[in-house]
Amino acid sequence: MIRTRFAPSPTGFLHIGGLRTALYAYFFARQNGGKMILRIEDTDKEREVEGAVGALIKTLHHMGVEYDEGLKIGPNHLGAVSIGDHGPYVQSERLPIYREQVDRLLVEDHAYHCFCTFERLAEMREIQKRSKQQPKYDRHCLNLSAETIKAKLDANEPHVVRMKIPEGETVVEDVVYGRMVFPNADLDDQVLLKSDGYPTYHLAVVVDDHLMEVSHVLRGEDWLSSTPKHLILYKMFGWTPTVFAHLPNLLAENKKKLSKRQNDVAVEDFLNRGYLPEALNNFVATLGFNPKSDQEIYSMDELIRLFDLTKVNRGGAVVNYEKLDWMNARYLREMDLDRLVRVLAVLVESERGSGFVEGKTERFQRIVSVERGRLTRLNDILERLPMYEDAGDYSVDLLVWKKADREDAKLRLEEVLALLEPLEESNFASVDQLEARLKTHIEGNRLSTGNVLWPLRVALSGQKNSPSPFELAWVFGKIETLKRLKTALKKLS
RNA sequence: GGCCCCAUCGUCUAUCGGUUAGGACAUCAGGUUUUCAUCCUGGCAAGCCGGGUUCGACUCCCGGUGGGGUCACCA
Repeated sequence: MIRTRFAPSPTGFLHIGGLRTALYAYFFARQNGGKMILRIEDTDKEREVEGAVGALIKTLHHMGVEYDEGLKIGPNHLGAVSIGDHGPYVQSERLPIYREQVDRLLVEDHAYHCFCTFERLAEMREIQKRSKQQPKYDRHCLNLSAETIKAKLDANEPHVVRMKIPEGETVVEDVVYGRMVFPNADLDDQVLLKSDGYPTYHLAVVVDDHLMEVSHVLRGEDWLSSTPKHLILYKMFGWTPTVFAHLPNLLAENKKKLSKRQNDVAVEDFLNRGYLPEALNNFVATLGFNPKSDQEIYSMDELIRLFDLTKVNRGGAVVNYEKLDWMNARYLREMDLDRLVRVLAVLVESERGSGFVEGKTERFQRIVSVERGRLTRLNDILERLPMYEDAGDYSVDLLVWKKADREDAKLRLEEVLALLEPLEESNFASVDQLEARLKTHIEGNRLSTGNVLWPLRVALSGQKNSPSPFELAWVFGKIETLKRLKTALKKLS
């Protein structure tokens, strides 16, 4: 049974690289009929962020990452519920489990108590650095006598538990990076249990992945160099290690890994700025992975089908935000109109109040249908809306086409007004019909399109750039179209 | 600095020894168009360097250079 997991620490937002890891774990589990687990790695009390877990599962849900076990959004979108029988899925709730496993290691002489103070450790590293040595624990507490240890423990002296790295070398077989050999001598006696009783990542990840029966670990390249420690722990415990697949980092333009301080990395921020989950997924999934084809647009289903861990590239990938924009615009243009209308209605109502949508659903739908082609992000709609409320106080000069003059603009608009005025409201029910009528008018009177359409479009929009006059008249309907035309004519006279 | 990883257009990538080195974003030039956007056509643009192996290397091996990751009681 294939079992993958996504194990973020709750820092308050989902990193875009984390999203990619989650996506890959999801694709891999799904295509193999396996299960995916969400585990919360909250063993660092100092970095605890209020409400972060709730936000995280909400974001994952929103992105369509459907895991099978772990914390999920509760009924009626309230709270969180734990699904699955390998829990608890939050590390801070598993403290007794880690304690128990560490005791085993202690008894079997694979780990030892360390009573060194932070000061001593800092000093030690300072000296090592100065003498060009590797900063590494000097095993000061490795050979304390049983009596000494008992006495210190009884006296409640602060202490940690360290793993006792054996001699030899450790071989890592990684699905994406291949075979790597690490000399154990380069490994530090890693702290497993902190003085506050919490495990470090290294202990927790091994214990949990084993107990949760995880078969494949997909995680960031950052972890590559600590994988030997994890393998050694598996060996100490007598457990079969998981398969490891490390993923290359996502890079900023300066080729360094994306940092939250200097780059746009929070999935929540992308969502807030109007990127579609499916566009973001498509973009992020194809950074560092390519199904060996020229295709650029992939649905989630295609990705599940085509994803292949062995085709993940090994080099870090620079995030190209311009391509994200292109992709998002394309998804916007091609997505189901009704769904787009619903999504935009929610956005507009929350940003501008209900006045723009409520009671005007038909009109709002028409606006969306004529504007969608020029949106890059959902939020772009907000800037385009005012024009539909009011043409604004545009300059008369704008009404005059570059190849015409003011007098001509006036004449052409008067003709159009005469053409439209006798029409029924029903004649405004289709863009094509309006276009056909106006084109017939232009051709029939041997006019030039620009002379007629430019002033007409500006009269309707008040803008230098906008959708075509046919589309605008369709959105406005007869009454408002005529009203805007008359306003323009007043300006011209 | 030690250890580890990586190396094709500016960016993401394809090409599992024989290709005019392909596609996408960006960019430039045309075209369509009342405007913007879209769309269409075309252009510019790449195998880090040096050795091998081979009839033949972007592709395999070694070295160099460059870049990155990691070296905490953080994940």
